[in-house]
Amino acid sequence: MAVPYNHRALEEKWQKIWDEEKAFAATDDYSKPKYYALVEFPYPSGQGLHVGHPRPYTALDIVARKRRMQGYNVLYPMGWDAFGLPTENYAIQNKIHPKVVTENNVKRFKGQLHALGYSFDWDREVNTTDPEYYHWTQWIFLKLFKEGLAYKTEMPINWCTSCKVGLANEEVVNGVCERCGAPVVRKVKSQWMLKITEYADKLLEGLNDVDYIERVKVSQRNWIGKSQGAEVDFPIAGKDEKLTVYTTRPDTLFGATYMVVSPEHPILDKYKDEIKNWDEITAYREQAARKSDFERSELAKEKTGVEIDGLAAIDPVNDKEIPIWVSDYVLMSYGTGAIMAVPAHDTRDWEFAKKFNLPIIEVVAGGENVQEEAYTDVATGKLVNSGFLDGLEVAEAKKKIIEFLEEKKIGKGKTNFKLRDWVFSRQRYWGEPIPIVNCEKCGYVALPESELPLQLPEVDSYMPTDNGESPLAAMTDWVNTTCPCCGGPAKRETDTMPQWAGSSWYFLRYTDPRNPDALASKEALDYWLPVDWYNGGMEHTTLHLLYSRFWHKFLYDQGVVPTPEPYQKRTSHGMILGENGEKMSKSRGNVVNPDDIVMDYGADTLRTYEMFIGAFDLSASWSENGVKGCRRFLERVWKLQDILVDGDSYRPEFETKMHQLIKKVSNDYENLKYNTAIAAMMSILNDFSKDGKINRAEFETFLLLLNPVAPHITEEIWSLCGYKGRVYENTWPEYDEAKTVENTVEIAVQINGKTRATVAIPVDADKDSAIAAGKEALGAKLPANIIKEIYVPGRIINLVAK
RNA sequence: GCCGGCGUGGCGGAACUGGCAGACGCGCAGGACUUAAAAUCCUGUGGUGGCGACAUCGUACCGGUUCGAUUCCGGUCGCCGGCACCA
Repeated sequence: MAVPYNHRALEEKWQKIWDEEKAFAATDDYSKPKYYALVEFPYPSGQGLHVGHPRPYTALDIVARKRRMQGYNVLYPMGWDAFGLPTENYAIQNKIHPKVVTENNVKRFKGQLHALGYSFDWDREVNTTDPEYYHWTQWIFLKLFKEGLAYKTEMPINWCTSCKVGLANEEVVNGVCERCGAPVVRKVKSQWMLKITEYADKLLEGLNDVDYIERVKVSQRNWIGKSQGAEVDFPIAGKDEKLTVYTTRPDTLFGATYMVVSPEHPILDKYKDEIKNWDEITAYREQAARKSDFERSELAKEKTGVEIDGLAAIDPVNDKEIPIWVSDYVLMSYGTGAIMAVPAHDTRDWEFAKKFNLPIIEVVAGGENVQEEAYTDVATGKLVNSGFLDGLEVAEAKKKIIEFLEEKKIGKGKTNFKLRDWVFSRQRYWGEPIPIVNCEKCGYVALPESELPLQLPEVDSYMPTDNGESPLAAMTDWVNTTCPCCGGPAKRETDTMPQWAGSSWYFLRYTDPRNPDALASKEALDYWLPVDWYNGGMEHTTLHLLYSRFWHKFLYDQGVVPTPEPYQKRTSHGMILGENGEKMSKSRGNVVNPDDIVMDYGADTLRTYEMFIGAFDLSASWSENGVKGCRRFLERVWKLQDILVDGDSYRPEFETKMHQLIKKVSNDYENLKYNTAIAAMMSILNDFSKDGKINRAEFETFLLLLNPVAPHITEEIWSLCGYKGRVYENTWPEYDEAKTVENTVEIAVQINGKTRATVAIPVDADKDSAIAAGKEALGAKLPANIIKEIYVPGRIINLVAK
């Protein structure tokens, strides 16, 4: 009898051995084929590891371990995305330096990850808060600055009232702060911006060349929001002035019955003297400005607006005079901040027109009465009431009107994006200092590279300030410096970078993590890039994933990195919910601590369970009974030792099954189907148990296949049973395709599509013999009037009878 | 509203390219072992009818294509995720 399965002792034992043997270090032997597997590095929060973390980590650990056994030089690294607000807030509350808080949290996280037996190459650990690391974050920023892609501008930003910090558009969700949920208001501030919009097209087109799961591509495309249309100039009646609008439907120009400008539109101030109802307009503008984003979306149902009394526009295609309105349903930040309204074919314009009694003119035929309802299904259709466009199909009309506009020089075809530039400043302490000084004479000047890293100074208080200044601003002897350009007095930038900075390029640093002279050597980058498989959360699709693609594409254009895209393949895991199907949280009392599971059941059980829990990309509810089931499975694997018999090849009755198993497990591991891979191993385990025997050849293969999921127990059994070396040093089992097919198959015999019998026939039986066998199997059920006989080899026999 | 995804036993979930629906696990029921319980092992487990080999219904709902549909097509309902006054 085998000794009992003592998970605690053996897991610690093997973790120590792997460390000592440097079992999972990526080598610098660039002649071997490489495989770069990456999971998003965690933010080391004070709560410690969540049971959600092991799901993606285990999934790619499986891939990494398998690839190593297949002879690849595998890079599977881990690090810490350690700048950020929660650490800073904790530091403030507990009067501990954020650096110390970070050190403690990292230590705890690392211990927890280590206890799960991941095959990370810990020698390549990186930490974004390490000056040796953020040296290069700052270096990339300077490159962006020198190329004109980082600029400072006065603009209304999203200001979180609780965190007291500016946020990027991507960080505002439904008008509230993504992180804390507090309302976000507009605040005009001078901000560092990154011109991600310059890369909008490249970011969009790059998606065609990568293997990302579809929903990630769709989200990024939506976020970038490319649309094709035209800009059209509408002359202002009686003035030498025009109002330019952007429209995706220039073909509906004849249906424009009024125009709308956003409350912030400059034309209002320019003609304030001629606007007769200026007081009313001013009141409306103030009211709009006071609304937070949240309120604006709350109040979005009902349209509001004011007609400008004193200005009117001329529709350039038919010279009709139409009124101009002000309304906050038109955004200054998109297009030109002004629109032509075609109420017949746009729901928003229609609502507005109805409310304010404006005319509605149908220009695309096919709808019901446009006075009753907007007809918006106009991707196709024939133009009406549209002068020279009448009778044309929409697509033709579009082409023709753009030609017309360009010829008359009153408009032009134009592409627009929803993507906005990236607000890059944060008014906080715990982030990378922005390596820029502001000189009275020279303006914003980059620090010379020799002065990098620009280290975070020690401050007395990390408290955020209500006036929107960074805590660093109070550090006058740090702030006051000299200009690198003219030597005159200058002030350092006191805003810091957002958390997304360090994570935008960390995968590059892993390839050569201790390089003091560059973010990584050219050789290392050439060899390791791109990342072959990157898994991370859906919530990062329009944040981290988009930002890091942007930086990478920039670095590619600068000749720093060898590939236009950073990640070849991107997948996403589903969330792990509490036992009650709700999101885990302290307030719901449904939080499961991974440490407890490792202690009570073992790391191998936790790993197996999280892989078995369900489809990898869907959310799944935790189940303690499910954990027990996986533990039971491993116990039964352990007990296979008791029924082990000699044999250096598979027994005939197991040969087909073994080859099928290797094929299934190998494929499933590559296709995120860990649950069915494990199910297949459970299934064959049942067969071995029933048979009362497993031979050494079969057990060897079984252990190799199970190893990536449950590495500790398989190493232990391997060594107890006297197999050679370590599992991790062994070669991944191969299968013979020919041997995965059985000689005889049991197939269904159907009459009119309903199964009436089954019959075992040779897999390569010809039609006549198969049908004959099927008829025999039916016996007395054989119908009299067979009009058609169908035989699909290896699948089915179907007899069609009258 | 728009864009994605999904809907299968008591539960988590399987099902290749259209070919025996419910693999595997959980739970439950019965049995073995035990003084007893836990653990472990064995058997059963979609509904209905029948002692029974069997019949019949069944993959959200309605319809279609097909010898054959969980799978493909059209429509309806419901759920989840993302975006949202983007002209």
